[in-house]
Amino acid sequence: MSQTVSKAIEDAIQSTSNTLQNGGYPKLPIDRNPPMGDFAIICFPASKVLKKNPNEISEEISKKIKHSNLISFATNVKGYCNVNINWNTLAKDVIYELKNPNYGTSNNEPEKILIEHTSANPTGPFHMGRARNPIIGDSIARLLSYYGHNVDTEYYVNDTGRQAATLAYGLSQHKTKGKGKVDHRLVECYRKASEDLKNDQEIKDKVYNKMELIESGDKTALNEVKDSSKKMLKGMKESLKELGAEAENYYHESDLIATGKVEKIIEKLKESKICKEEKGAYYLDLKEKNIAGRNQKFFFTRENGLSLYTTRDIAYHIEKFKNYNRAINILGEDHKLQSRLLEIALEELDSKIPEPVFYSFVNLPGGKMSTRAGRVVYLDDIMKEITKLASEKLSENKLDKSMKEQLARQIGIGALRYNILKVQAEKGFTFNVEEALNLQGDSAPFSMYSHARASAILRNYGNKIPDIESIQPLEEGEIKLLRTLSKWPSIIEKSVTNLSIHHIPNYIHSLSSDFNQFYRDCPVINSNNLEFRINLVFCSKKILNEGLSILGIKAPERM
RNA sequence: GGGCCUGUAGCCUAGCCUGGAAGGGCGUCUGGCUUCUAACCAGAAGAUCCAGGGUUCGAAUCCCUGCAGGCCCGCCA
Repeated sequence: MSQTVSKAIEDAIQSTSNTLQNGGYPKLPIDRNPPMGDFAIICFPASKVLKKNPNEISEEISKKIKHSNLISFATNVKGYCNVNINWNTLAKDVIYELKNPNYGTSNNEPEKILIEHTSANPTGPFHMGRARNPIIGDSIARLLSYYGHNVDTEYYVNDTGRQAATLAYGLSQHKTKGKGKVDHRLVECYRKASEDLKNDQEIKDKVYNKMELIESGDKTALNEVKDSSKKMLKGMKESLKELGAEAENYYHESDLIATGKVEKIIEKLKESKICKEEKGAYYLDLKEKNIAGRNQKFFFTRENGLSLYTTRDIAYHIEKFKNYNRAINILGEDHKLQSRLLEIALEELDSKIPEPVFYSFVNLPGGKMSTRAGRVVYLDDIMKEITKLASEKLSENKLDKSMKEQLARQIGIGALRYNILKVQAEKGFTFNVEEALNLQGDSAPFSMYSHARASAILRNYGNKIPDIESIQPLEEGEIKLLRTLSKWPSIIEKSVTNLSIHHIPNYIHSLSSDFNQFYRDCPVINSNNLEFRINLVFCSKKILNEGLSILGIKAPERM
């Protein structure tokens, strides 16, 4: 909440409760986020004591609360006394606060934070099931960085293990055809290799031998898997770039082995009190750790002494905390147990632990996305389709051609990101192409359009935004917009604290909606309240722009 | 067998942490562009908040018991 407004509300609450106390009323609960007005006095608990029904009490109270510098008016609605603070006396100070570039950001010491996101196995192009990860990860990174933290983003490349060895084998044995995007071409080699493995024991042995070489640190083998993964990754990176969600850094799992970091971790884990051994394989005994399920042994080496995926992940996190004081991981819900095991291991090593953000899988109307069943929707195809749709909508527009192309991409990609970000991450959703392609209502273009409208007003106005000298009595539409604008910092705060991004699209939508109502009811140019209104437009545009940019969506000047 | 997540109008969803008046959007119906951009706005219809119990003046929200769906419980990644 804006500090000016929050102080005004607390003062008003204090003032009314004094009034009520003097009038012999008991202390009543306050709702600071009421459906109408700025705060509400809940009259129900007084009913028994005063032997009156809540509605009567609220009616009395509403009449007792007089207009003042603090309070504008109070009304009774079904036992709730809704109090409206005096926005006229506040408006100038609120606008001043809103215009501050630091509005919505933190005063606290910035933290060094690493956000690991995407980290999809480099075995083929992104499908929509995975798309939630980069979009959420990238936006949380933008959010924390907006708030004032020092944020870096990283993609952990799983380029060792069975699938990496399979891919390397596939690339060495099978030719690619056509000129398509590289990941879409190479995935055929991977598919064929997987088939080979299934059908031919000799090939399977060969690949498994390669795997052992990789894990034991053989430089040639490590280079081979790293190279083939990089080839696949090249195509995948293009998709992320188009999405506007590419991580800044790529950390290769193979490097953890090559540099001997994994080995070191294995030695350290063996010193743990809960470490046990079975036929040469080492594990942490989880009996005392409250881990649900059948298996209470967390193996971190094989019988041959070599590392497992999780072992390398432990080493990776030890590396992370050398440079960062917080590590945030964006993970699919299937990694929940995995993530818990990682925490236990890190605690055994006296390390900090990462903060996971989980999201549910994206399904298709027909069921789960499956490469094998051929039920896949590729991210690339969706991006193309939604951009095309945006482009069609722009066809009657008067803007010049290159401008339109750029806009179509901004709108298309923005709409896609928004569609995914507006839903709480842990809620599973079925990806509905129709719904995602709908560019009306609660969608990115709605807010982008409000932003363009605000820009148009400022363009027409043409002058520098003035300081407010005088102000006319505010209309409902102005108050509503100002009230919403004043809530921005608390939305940011909530989002940052819970690492939940969906509050931002939610807020941006109501801000846009309030702006559109203001736009209808309150003409700016030629208004006798021009000074204030042009400031209000300026602030709306500013917050819309900042909100959209947290979501990774461009805010256009025209559309 | 066990654990975690989710369940809100025909469909999608916010609110759940911190109990107080069920918000949006899509779709449907009605109306609005000589007035700062109609990708907009106004209005209408549409909700046993999964079910049952408990706590409370008051429960979508907290507690218990179920039900349904998702995910997980490998010396795979």
